[in-house]
Amino acid sequence: MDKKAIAEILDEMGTLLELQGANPFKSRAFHNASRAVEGLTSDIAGLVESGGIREIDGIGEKIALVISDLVQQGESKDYDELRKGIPDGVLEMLRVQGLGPKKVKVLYEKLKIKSLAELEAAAKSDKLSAVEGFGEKTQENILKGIQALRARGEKTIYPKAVSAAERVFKDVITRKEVIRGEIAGSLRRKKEVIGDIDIVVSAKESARSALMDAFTSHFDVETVIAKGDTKSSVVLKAGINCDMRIVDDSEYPFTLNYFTGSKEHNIEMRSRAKKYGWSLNEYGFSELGTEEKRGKAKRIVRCKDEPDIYKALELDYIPPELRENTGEIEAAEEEGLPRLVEYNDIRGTFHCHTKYSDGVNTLEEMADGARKLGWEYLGIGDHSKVAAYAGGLSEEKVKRQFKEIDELNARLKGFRLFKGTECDILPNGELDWPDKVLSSFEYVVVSIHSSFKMTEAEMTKRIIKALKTKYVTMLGHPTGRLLLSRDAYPLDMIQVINAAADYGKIIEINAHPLRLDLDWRLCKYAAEKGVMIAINPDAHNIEGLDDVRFGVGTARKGWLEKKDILNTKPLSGVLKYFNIH
DNA sequence: GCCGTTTTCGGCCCGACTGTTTTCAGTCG
Repeated sequence: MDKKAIAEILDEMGTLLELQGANPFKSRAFHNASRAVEGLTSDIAGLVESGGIREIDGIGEKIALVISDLVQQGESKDYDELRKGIPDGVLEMLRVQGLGPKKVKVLYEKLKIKSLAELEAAAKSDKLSAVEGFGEKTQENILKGIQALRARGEKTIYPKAVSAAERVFKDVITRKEVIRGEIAGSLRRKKEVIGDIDIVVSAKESARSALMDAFTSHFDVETVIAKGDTKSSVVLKAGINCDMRIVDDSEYPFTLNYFTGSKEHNIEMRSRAKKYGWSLNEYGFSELGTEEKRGKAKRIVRCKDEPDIYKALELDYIPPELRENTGEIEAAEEEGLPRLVEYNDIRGTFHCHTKYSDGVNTLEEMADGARKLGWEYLGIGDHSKVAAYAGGLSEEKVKRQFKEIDELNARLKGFRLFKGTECDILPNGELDWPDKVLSSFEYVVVSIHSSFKMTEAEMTKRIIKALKTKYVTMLGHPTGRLLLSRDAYPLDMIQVINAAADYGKIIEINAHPLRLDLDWRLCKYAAEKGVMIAINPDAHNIEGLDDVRFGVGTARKGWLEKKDILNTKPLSGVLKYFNIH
């Protein structure tokens, strides 16, 4: 059993414990262990073998046993015991907004409801409101929640959430009542997928209700879930939940920090505050024991902005992208945080398409687009001949493209186009171009566009075989369009990164909004292995070039520094890297 | 169930909003 499956089981065990009304700290221990396993970059079977699994933070004696059973036998008695008698549908009911473990437990035990469908039927026939603790309103909300669940699906990809958030935020922040404001939450942390949108603003107390009215009656709001003086919650027409908090300006840095998260980062920050004899909440630091009543709490340590909060806890400022409680607090303590890659560090990108294959713009238009962004170079990577569906080039067309690139390079001062290709990896792991053609390119991206149904082991083998090949420079979109089901494929990225390290190859992160392939933990692992990363937009038009910014968000979270990223090198550096003189 | 700069026992982050209640539990973030 692999680590992903194990992490899922541990998480489910935590949830099952909640449903049984177990000690909440016990269930949290399982959720924590699940996260710890998910973040592992070394082989979990090896860790079980060596006993190193016990060294992982959050994994103690009991959970280590569960993990080793899962690894070695593929099953765990403890898990089976917990699962006994709890149908899948009961777990599914927890996904309904407003239904938690306590209520689901009651529904299951008192009414024998064990699926979403049964829940819906019971609510429609007015069977719920009679149960103690339930009422008319709860019943209505459950029906709404089921509908919303169906309509919304689970999560939203970053670019879609950004545009939805910015539309609402723009209209809030420009109001005269607002002193400061920001989009917080996972959007500020630039997560690849977004749960919901959090907006935090500061304003005078007298202006709050007008602001809240403006927010909840915004054109983009579909329904209002909750509306209060300081906090409101709505569902946007885009199908995303959006919360807004209004606080005093003196509280703002704390509220922004709190609602930026992550939850795990916050818990760590609060524990740390306790060691100083302070309590930390979303309004400020207070002396422990005086925090019961807001307003009454004895405020200590004033902070004018977020960096002040970190300073108070003797930490370097931690950028939002790193706030996951996966080592950033320790690093901040030791002045060991990486200097993060910024959008402005990018000097060019690779793997861009033109009209020669399935791109929209000409070579010259793409070059102009890149120059307008202030870049020094652009790598062209049109498709190879087998990719007929995407206008794969013939050898003659490659020669014509080379000629045009030479002419443009002669004309464009201080800018260079690189002659590249996106060469298909065939199902057997061989490449679509013969060596003679491959050797004529300045760099070669290899990627998969066919036979997506292979197993993880087969796909991994196929890609590693291609990576071994002499003329290959970098691996293109490692897991396909991860967030579109159509042509995503499974891959053991740890093995792929190891292979890239062995053969000195580059791995690209696709900055295309639909292709945020490389999880930040994997980025970190790659950096530790010395594998160079390229942030590529896989652009098919001029506008697509700018999508590189999404990849920067991913790279920033990966402990990747400028030196680990090919695109941050100036032209001379890239020429040298590619052995071009 | 996990963990330890005061601890091997006794903590484990904290507050807003809702609905069902007559003072609070459940849920969410």
